[in-house]
Amino acid sequence: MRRLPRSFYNRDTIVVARELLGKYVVHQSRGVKRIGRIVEVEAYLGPHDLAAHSARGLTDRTKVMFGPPGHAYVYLIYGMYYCMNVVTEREGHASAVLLRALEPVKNVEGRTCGPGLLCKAMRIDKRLNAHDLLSDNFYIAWPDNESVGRVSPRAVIPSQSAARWESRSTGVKEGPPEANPLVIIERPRIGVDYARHWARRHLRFYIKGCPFVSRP
DNA sequence: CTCCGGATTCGT
DNA sequence: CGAATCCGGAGT
Repeated sequence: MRRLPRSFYNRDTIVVARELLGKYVVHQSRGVKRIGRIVEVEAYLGPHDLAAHSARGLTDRTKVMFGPPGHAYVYLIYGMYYCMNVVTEREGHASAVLLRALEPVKNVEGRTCGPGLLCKAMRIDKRLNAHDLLSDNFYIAWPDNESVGRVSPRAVIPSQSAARWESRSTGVKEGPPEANPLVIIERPRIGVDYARHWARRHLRFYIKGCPFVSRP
C-alpha cells in the first residue's frame, strides 16, 4: 500500500480530516500487520481552538502537536484508553486530526468504533507517540487502487465484515454505500463541551451510513 | 507537592 | 449516571 506523503498532512486541517476518510491505518508490530479503514475523524485547529490540547500551550504532552506534520500524537485518556491523532499543517501550527473510528480490514480483533477502542484493537499506545507516519511499521495509506485511480477500494481490500453492509440493506443487494463516492457527514465534535463556542463547530466528519461510526 | 478533571467506555 | 484509573497541567 502506498503511504501518504508528508505533503498530504502539511495542509489545511479540515481538508486533511475529510480526506483521511477512506484511508487505511497500518500498524505492524511483532510480525502482525493490522489494518483499519478510517471512517470517522475530528479536526483540532490549533492553539486558538479551545477544544484542542494545544490551546494550553507548548507543554511536554502537546509538543508533538507543535511539531512537524505527519507524526502521530498519542495520549492517555481517563487513565485507561489511548487516543491517536495525526499532526497536520506546518511545524508550530499545533493542529491535528483525531481518529475516532475504523472499519476493521485485517488482523483487527475487537471493536474499533471510538477513539479508545480503535487504539486498543490496533495495539496503538504511548510508545507510538511522536512516531513518524512515513515509517515502515506505522503509517496511513491510500487504498492500492485509488493511487492507480480505478475500481472501488473494496475490490482490492475486502473488509472483514463486508457482510454487515449487506445485512443492513433492506432492498436490492447493492455494495456498501462507500463503494459509491463518499458522502461526508459534518457534526459537532464529541466530548468537548468545555470548549464553549468551539464545541458548536462542525469539525467531526464521518462516512454517511457507515455502521462502524462511534455515534451516528 | 497536592489536586482536579479529562478529545472514553462500560455497567447499573 | 457513576466508576474505572492514570497522568498532565495548574496552583501552593
